[in-house]
Amino acid sequence: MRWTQALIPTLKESPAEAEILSHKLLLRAGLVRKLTGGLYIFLPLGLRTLRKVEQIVREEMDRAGALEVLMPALQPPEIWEQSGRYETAQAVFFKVRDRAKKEWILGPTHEEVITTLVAGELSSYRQLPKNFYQIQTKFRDEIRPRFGLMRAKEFIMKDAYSFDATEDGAQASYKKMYDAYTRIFQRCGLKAMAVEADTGVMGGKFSHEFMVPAETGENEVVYCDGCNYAANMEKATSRHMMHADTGDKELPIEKFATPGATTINALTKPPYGVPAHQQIKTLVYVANDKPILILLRGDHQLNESKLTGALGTATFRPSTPDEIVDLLKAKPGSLGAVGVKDIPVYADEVLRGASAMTTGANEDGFHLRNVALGRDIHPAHWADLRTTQVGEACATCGKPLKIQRAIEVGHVFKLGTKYSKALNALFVDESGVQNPAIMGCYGIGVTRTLQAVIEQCNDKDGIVWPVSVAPYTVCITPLSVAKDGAVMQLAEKLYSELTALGIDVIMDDRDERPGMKFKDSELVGFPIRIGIGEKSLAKGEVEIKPRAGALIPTKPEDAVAKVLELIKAHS
RNA sequence: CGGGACGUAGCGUAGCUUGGUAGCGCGCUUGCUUGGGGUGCAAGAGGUCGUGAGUUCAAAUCUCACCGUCCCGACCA
Repeated sequence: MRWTQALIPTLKESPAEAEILSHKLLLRAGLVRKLTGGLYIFLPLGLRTLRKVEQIVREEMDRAGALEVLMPALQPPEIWEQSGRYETAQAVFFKVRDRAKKEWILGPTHEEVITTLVAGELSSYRQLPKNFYQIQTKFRDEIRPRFGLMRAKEFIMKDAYSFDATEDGAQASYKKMYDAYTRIFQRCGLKAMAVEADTGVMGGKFSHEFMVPAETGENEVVYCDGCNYAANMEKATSRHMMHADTGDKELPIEKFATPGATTINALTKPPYGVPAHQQIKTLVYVANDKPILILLRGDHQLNESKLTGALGTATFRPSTPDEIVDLLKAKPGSLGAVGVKDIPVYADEVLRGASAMTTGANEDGFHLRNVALGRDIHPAHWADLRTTQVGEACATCGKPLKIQRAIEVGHVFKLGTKYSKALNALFVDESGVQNPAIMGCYGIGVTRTLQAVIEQCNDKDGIVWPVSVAPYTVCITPLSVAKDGAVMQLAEKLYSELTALGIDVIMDDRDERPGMKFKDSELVGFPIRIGIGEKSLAKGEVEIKPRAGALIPTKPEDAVAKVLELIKAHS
């Protein structure tokens, strides 16, 4: 490709709409342009990179034995009703109507479609296992699209679905995908980590997310350097340790006045001086239209994902102050569970056996001290409900946990039989009995992965593409473009030789000043630049410059070999 | 959905408080210049100031509504 024939609209300044670095670079390097919020146009250079990411994904899925298919983006609502997800997934649907006013759904995901296919096509254990995948556009009515391609209304996803006859088989299918994902992100030049994840609305048994550490990520990962423990914040746990100086268990409850002190923090200060970990935080929620109390240690935070698990429903919300006053006869800030009857109490595991605790008295301006769990409060349910904090002890090895923000680029789920049962994906086993297939599903955000690469691979001058996904591997930069000049003739020679070897080469044949060409090639981030100018040519050299390395003066006749060597070293 | 900020040429922005000729930089066009790190000079083109209504002799500027963009939040009493 010649630069003068391409469309590479680089920008000196970032558009104001871009907040995070990778988004700015996407725009500045001329890879994408925004059509409107959450919708992006891939320009030629951006599309080349996207195709390379897709190709890596495709090769690794094929290697893992998955079969590529292509399903329609438009889906009938009936199959969603059949799977039971029509209501719960409602919020993310984009819906369209045909001329007969019938409703259709622009697919946010494809479990229903693939399971319908399998229900019709597979009937014997002899045909299993099977794993189908596609690389296709998904539509989700996101609450808040943001950060360019990171969270968009329309995005490209690789989704795969495995069907197995046995638990062991399903486990093996899961493992294959896990390994394939590890290879995929590695090949894209990403440092990704697999973490235990919450299964959320997908249902299913367990799952791992593939996370790319980045401060701009929307997720938080809890991990341990001591062992291999790593989990999404939504799921992460820590050792259930009560604070050591929990106090005398025998002291009787004592009510004391705390005028104006309505926060945990206020009670830690004089004249009260109650450390936050000696306090019980009492939250009032409404779950399935019924009130519940949630107890946490004062210095802990509720984790709603865990609450979803403990309650078995995601239908809950914090109570309003009015509801709380009606229920407990006190305002938030003086709430407690002592003496409360008829309201289910959910307590965090950390509070088990705690004594000498301080909590609200359910009377404005008063608290209780010397409260003991098990004596004064009898929770109906114990569960891990708190948000893990940095420095807490790893549940596995006891070392202090660390927290890192990250971008979720992939997710593997072990689904079980939820969809195969609902949509009749049954098969006959060896003994002639019909069983639902055991499923797994596996997603990679392809467009998000692309942006994650930029987020991770850049420097002050622009993108630093890994060879594997760079839009062009080599940028030839002649510093003067006179057709009959020695510089351009050598540039043309190298261009045709490298192109003939199957290398993606772009030649910056613009009649621009050297500084501008250098800046542009660095902004776009081509892995290798070959600079050819009269000065270097006079010394019998061309200048090979790896994007991330030092300049290598090279004899023109050795240039092709040197480039091949560099590509090999970086692949 | 709630809160906040913003909307002026392709991009970045000034002007708005205190109403009165729409300005600058980048980019673009032309000419000269320069030619190894976003050259310099000169001349140009490019604007329904997001949309609509209102106030006013007069609105980019004040008021209201709508649309759009971006950020934060949608829990921690």
